[in-house]
Amino acid sequence: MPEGHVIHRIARKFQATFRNAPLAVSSPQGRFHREAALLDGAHLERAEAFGKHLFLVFDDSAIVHIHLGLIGSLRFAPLAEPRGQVRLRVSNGKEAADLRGPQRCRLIDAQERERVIDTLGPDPLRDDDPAAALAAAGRSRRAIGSLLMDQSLFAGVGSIYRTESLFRRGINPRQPGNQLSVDERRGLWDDLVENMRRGLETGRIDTVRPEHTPEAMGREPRVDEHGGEVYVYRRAGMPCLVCGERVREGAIDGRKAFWCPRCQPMRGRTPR
DNA sequence: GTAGCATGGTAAG
DNA sequence: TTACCCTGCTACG
Repeated sequence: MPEGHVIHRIARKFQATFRNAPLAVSSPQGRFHREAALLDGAHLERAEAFGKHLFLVFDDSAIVHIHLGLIGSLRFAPLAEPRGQVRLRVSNGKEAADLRGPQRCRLIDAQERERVIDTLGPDPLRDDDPAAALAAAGRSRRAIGSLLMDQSLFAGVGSIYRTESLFRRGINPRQPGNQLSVDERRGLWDDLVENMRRGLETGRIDTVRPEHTPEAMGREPRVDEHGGEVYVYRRAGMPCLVCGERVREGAIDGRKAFWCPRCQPMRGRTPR
């Protein structure tokens, strides 16, 4: 259940644990058996994340392309009998990485890797230039909450970071992209970079500024189920941490969106 | 114990 | 728009 920062952390962990050592590669569940057999005993050249896509590069003609989707998981643990449906296991004999329930796990070559990357917009965790994507968002009549989740525009952004950056910048998720100023669009990008970089280092999604933390506001400390402290994500009906207004919930592209109507009012302003 | 939902994306309808 | 992937957690009984 990952946003981009989790995939980047997994890539780091793969490199730190498995790089340049002969690896046992298998598919206990069987659905990746043929491909795993080809890779068994190979060395991992590198692991890399682009948005929510993970590439395990053994060589130019042997790259494992993984996308966890909503329910997939990839966990590291001391080597032991696999439990449940493990699609892919990579092990150095002591530690194992187990992949379960991925949306995608396939063997590809360098050309296909390029094709996948070409479908993705700039990744806030990769020092990419966001200019073209921000300009495209500024021409679109689609809701900004929808644009931020479009991986061809902003790779790696998920529902929580989308929701929280919009709150922090005071922008309503339903505001059309072409009604946002250059500064507002740039500000959203900068905020995604700030939040996601923090998530990459800590492994948690924390978006609440120091002045709004429970401690600063004289409330009980709280840790959400996703492991951090946020302003509005999954807080529908609860008071806004800044103004006390009731947090609202609605659907954008079939996904839940959350916002504070006072801190993020809809408004009619012309671009530029 | 078990129903329901979720940090996502694809493909069928 | 809906079904699915088929994990992992929480809420509920």
